[in-house]
Amino acid sequence: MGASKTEHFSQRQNTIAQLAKALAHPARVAIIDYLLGVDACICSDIVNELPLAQPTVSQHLKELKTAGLIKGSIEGNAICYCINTDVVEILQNYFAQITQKINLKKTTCC
Amino acid sequence: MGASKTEHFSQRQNTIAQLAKALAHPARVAIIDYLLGVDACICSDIVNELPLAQPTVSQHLKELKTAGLIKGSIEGNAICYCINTDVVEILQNYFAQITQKINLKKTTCC
DNA sequence: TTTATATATTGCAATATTACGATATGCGAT
DNA sequence: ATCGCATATCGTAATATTGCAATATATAAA
Repeated sequence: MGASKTEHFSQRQNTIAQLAKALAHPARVAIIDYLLGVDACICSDIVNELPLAQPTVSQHLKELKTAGLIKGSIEGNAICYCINTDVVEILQNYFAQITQKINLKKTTCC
Repeated sequence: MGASKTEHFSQRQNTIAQLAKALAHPARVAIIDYLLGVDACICSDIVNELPLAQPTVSQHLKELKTAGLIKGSIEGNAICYCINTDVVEILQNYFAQITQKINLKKTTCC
């Protein structure tokens, strides 16, 4: 196979999985790191920052953009990428909820 | 290729990516959901809960376990799986940090 | 217009993931 | 010991991901 049976799961579960997948590669985590660290939302020195060839970086950026984690806008002949706050919030809420449920439970098992 | 160049990234970045990858499939998100919802850390009715064959579920459980997100302990002839609080916390902190950095910045761009 | 720079796309090879049938393993009950 | 249940592992097919060279595109600068 190789294809996930997404149709059998809830939309929420698929959304979380898709966002998680977008962060499931260290290069993409590194891109997010970089965008958080840069003051002005300066564009793709990202290519220079990462130990990967330009087409590979471009591909990773595309995946982050498709997932909605980052936005990109054309700025002259360069492109300005930056984090999409709203979508990051979805993930933050997800983990906050998990933690809350864990704390509510406290039935130590395993 | 197909293999990530993990050696070029920081340990932290690789850790986050690995944990994210563990959640990068709706079935695994569903497993976490289930474990959070069940009171007693009851074992693998998980197979009955999911629309996947038993070997497939077993494989997903293994991935969650390898990533450290869940723990499993033998309980008679069944196995008791439950969430590993400590590791979930890593992800929660990660997103909390991101959100904090975003809020500190507030230089609206894009 | 030519040239340089920034980014995206294409095509392909290597590898990883997903899914499951068949089969093994391990334990409790009979 | 034998049976049945719960899990795991193996083997394999279908598909997805990763990475990059080559190439295309698009804008800015000369």
